[in-house]
Amino acid sequence: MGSPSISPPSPRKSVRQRSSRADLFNVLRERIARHEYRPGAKLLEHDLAREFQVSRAQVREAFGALENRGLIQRIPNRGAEVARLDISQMFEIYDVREMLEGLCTRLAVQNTKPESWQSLVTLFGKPMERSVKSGDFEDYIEKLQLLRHRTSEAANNRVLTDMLDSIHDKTRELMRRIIILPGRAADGLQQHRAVLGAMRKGDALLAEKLKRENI
Amino acid sequence: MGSPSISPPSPRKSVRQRSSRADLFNVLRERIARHEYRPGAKLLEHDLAREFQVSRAQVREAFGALENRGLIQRIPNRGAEVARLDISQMFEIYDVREMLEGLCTRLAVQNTKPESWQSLVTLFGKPMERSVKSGDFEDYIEKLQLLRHRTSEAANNRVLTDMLDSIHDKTRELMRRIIILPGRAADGLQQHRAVLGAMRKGDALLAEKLKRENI
DNA sequence: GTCGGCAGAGTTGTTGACAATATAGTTTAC
DNA sequence: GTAAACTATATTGTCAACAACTCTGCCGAC
Repeated sequence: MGSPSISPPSPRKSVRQRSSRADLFNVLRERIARHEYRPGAKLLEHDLAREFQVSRAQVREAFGALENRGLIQRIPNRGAEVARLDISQMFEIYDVREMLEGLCTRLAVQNTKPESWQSLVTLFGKPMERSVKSGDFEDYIEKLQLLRHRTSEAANNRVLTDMLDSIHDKTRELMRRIIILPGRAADGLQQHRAVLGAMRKGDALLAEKLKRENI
Repeated sequence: MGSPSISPPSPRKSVRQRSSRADLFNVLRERIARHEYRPGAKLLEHDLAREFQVSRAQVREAFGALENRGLIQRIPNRGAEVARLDISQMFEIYDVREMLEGLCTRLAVQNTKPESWQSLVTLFGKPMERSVKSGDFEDYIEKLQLLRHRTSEAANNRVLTDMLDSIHDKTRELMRRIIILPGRAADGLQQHRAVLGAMRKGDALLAEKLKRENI
């Protein structure tokens, strides 16, 4: 297996001893989402159990949840590997995502007062433009996350939020790479501003439409 | 569901020892979806393990998958119970479902030749009207399933299909009860016909719009 | 009579050992 | 020299016993 180092530099104290079941799942989810584990990399139950100081059964349970989310693929008697992101599946995801993000935005607007989006409008103003122009993508991405989170919260729809989170895990790294492409972040910012403008005006349908076009 | 006897009358010989992991999950899923286990009912690991002649570990694994799908709720040290369907969550689901079913219909039309829907148009014609008028809801529901299945297949989007299946499990019994209400099936049939008409004409956007209104 | 606690039964959570299967490396037959 | 067969190792799958926890019913103190 050519994968350089599956286990991070210091496997020892990555998580004290208080790593509950849910934590294990979330750590693995995070590592997969940010491609700390590369697509196709094998995940060994024994190694992970030792790293997190838990029993194999618990690793197994986490694997079940990860498989359910489509983050890993398990083959009987052959183990688990990080799901390879297949291009055609990416297109599939984007069709769904377009719809759900649009819905999320519309619901968010319908559930809140327009004024509540002012802070985000401001945040996406001048300072953000500087970030984009100077190539500070970390800042840009971080603020995008905030927008996402706020919208999701305002939409107040658990089912929707779960689905979007699940999709987000699979596309995070891809999005990151797209944002870095020249001009892409600037375009994106314009679009997000347009969406936020509609939200600020309380125009739910317009916001939904613009959001869909954004994706 | 045409599937040959998901829950066999005799729990004893659930296929020698070869009642695989996935089977156990599917049987439980089916029982929960059709309210054979009522919402709020407790599921005991030991009992299920004995019924299916598997070890508790396997029941546990199935529980994990069911929990991920939102079909059961697990409280640490207190066991698992069938998820109670909370009214507000139902509304949440319907918002999402409206979008996804619409998308599914649109994709199905875009991916196929209009002629391929003729058989369903015919199926939803006269004979179906008789079923509805005579109160043969089983027949009506069965054909609705077929439409659903064919559409989902034609849409050719795995992610979308998984999400819709997951939603379907939670709403099946509710839908069934709504269909039985007087006049509801007849209205529904008209709407499904309208959608199918648009599909038959190859008008993807119209089909999507009508499908959304249907839900 | 009511509250608090205590014991017993029942259920879930966890663990480690063992079995079954796949992989890699080595030998052997031709 | 190549390919098939065999052995050794590593990994996953399964299980049953044990530990921890929750709930119920009972008893006694006030």
